[in-house]
Amino acid sequence: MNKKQLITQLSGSLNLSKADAERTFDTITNTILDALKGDDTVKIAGFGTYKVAKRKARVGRNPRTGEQIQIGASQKVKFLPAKSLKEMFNK
Amino acid sequence: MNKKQLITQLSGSLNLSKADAERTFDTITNTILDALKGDDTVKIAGFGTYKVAKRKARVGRNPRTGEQIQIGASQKVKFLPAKSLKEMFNK
DNA sequence: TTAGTATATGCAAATATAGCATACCCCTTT
DNA sequence: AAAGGGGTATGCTATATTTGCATATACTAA
Repeated sequence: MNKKQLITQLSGSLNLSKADAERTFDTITNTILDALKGDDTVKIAGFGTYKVAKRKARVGRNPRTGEQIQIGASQKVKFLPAKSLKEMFNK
Repeated sequence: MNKKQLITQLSGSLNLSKADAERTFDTITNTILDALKGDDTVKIAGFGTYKVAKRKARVGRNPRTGEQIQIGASQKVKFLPAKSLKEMFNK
């Protein structure tokens, strides 16, 4: 399912125009991203937790040449599914 | 930030009552979960991809006792942040 | 059309995971 | 509003799994 299909489905469920459904959806993702940018963890009960994980610098490798490369520290967004999700998918 | 705070903020941004904001939000998460339950991958451009990862059975270990344990196959929801997110958090 | 994402490659190092107790935070229910 | 119950973080060891580097291609989406 891609974003367009998701928006179409939400448009029906929420009784909104597709444009409004998309605006609504974007507002939500942006709100979450803004919180994360402020280094805040976003916990959503029954769904999961979004957090910014700091990754240490390390040694990588160019798969083409095999040559070693130093990789700097970085950050990435992590999503930890809630317990209820885990159960939902393991029945 | 927890769900209540998120809903409060969305209520303002979307000009909805808190009840409606929550209903809207829940509809979205449920739509995503339903797709995932149907073994569908949910791709959201500019945000990320949710997918169900199948994990094979394997031998684990009880960290308390050190004892070996057989672990059954399981599934978990994974979120892969989009490229733009990665850039957003590494400037 | 252009933008975005998946794939594929080798390999070192980071991270996840398993069970479980404790502490704590959240959340729902009186 | 207060409280009880549920969810989550932490810490423990050893192994399994993932990550992410460069880059081009294939494919899908906006």
